[in-house]
Amino acid sequence: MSDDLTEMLAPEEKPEEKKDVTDLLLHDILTGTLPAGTWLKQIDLERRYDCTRPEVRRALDRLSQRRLVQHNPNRGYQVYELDDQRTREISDIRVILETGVADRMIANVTPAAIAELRGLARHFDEMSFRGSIMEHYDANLAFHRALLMLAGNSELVEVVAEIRQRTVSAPVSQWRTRARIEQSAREHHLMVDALEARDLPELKRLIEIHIRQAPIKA
Amino acid sequence: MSDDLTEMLAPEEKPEEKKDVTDLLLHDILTGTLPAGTWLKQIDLERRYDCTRPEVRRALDRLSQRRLVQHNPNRGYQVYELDDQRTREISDIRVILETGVADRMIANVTPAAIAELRGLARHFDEMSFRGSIMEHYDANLAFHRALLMLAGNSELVEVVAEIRQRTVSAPVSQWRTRARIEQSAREHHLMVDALEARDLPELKRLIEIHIRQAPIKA
DNA sequence: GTAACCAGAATTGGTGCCAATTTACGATAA
DNA sequence: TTATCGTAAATTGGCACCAATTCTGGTTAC
Repeated sequence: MSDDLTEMLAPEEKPEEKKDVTDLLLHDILTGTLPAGTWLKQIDLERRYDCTRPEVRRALDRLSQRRLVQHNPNRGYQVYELDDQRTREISDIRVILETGVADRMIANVTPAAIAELRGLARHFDEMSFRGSIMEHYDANLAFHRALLMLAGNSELVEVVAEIRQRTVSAPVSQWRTRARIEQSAREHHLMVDALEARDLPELKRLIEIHIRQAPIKA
Repeated sequence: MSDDLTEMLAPEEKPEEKKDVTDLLLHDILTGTLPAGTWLKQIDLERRYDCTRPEVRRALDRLSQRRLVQHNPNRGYQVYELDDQRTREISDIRVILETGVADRMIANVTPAAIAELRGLARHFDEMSFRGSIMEHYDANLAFHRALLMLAGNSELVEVVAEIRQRTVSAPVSQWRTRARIEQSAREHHLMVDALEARDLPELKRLIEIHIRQAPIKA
């Protein structure tokens, strides 16, 4: 594995854009552009994202607080290497939270919400074929965010988004298999179906399957 | 409300101690020493905790990431003022999570764990009478941490600890009423009882009541 | 008397530099 | 030839200074 970050990906230069460095770095970690274990040298990040040293430091500190990168004092930062147990634990938390509010999602669902979710699910389908890995990832995020919003608890949406960011680095690589992507796309539509039919047990079952990335048994 | 932080509390000077500034500031916010809305001027914090400017800035940035302090660009940081809706939403999340793993807690419970929990519950009782507000707060934290540990999901323990920190500033002030404190202490013991009896519905009921700080109906 | 405006003070936030620690490399000795 | 030690390079992390923005108080105009 190469230690030099600059050669791994040259981000397209957009002079007018002024995004936060933390988000850029986060994205590159989540999409697997910076694989687990990579050393994040401050000098490299500075050049890579065309930003200053303090910005790099703040980004690294923030991501190490979220346990996405590991901080070795006086040695440096590296992308966190997550073990299977933590992955399973985080999935468990997500299952508990998201199935736990399934009843509220059904209670609050409206035809307009159904239409919006169908649109987002289709957008995910689209991105599966034609989009980049980032657009694909974002489309998935948008769908799940909209779905959770139905529970009427905006704090929950944030918490889940935060938790999800702790474990996607591994699954995102699994996404490279076309079969898994298409299965996810199907599951999205099935979840909307269950919502529309107000079928609580089925919705819960789908959510759990979807989070655990288990083979679907329809 | 005074704007000058230095006059609010003089922390005892311990020269040999070298704790993290973030923790110190966090503690002062959670215990209500720095009430909601207080402006956290960097120069004041620098003097208050006897640390450097970068340390203060890192602490403020970290706590603003956790949404414990609000960052107004070019204006400053202030202790977050949380509204009732957010408090309710956060409580909902905690109820879902902690009742969601109640079955696992019962499944994993051992006599040794029961003994440990009883000890921690008694320690909380003790601190209610003789401890400072901080010791009291820490005793409560220790009990709930040990309780959650039974679920066998260490990631969950961290997540709950994190989201708990988003809402305690208000309840901590409610703790000043002796009645509420004694009720909390009783609930701790009742939860251990339910655990020992392996009574799942009762345990769930107690957890929900305890989190929502509702009047107990035994 | 009140409102708008302008100057001075204070605070935030960014930039650059330097010390401390660690790593890598090469020389020396067994 | 190999292991060990020592020096040099590189990286991290802290510190001090300075620019930019905002707030405060007083003055002027209406």
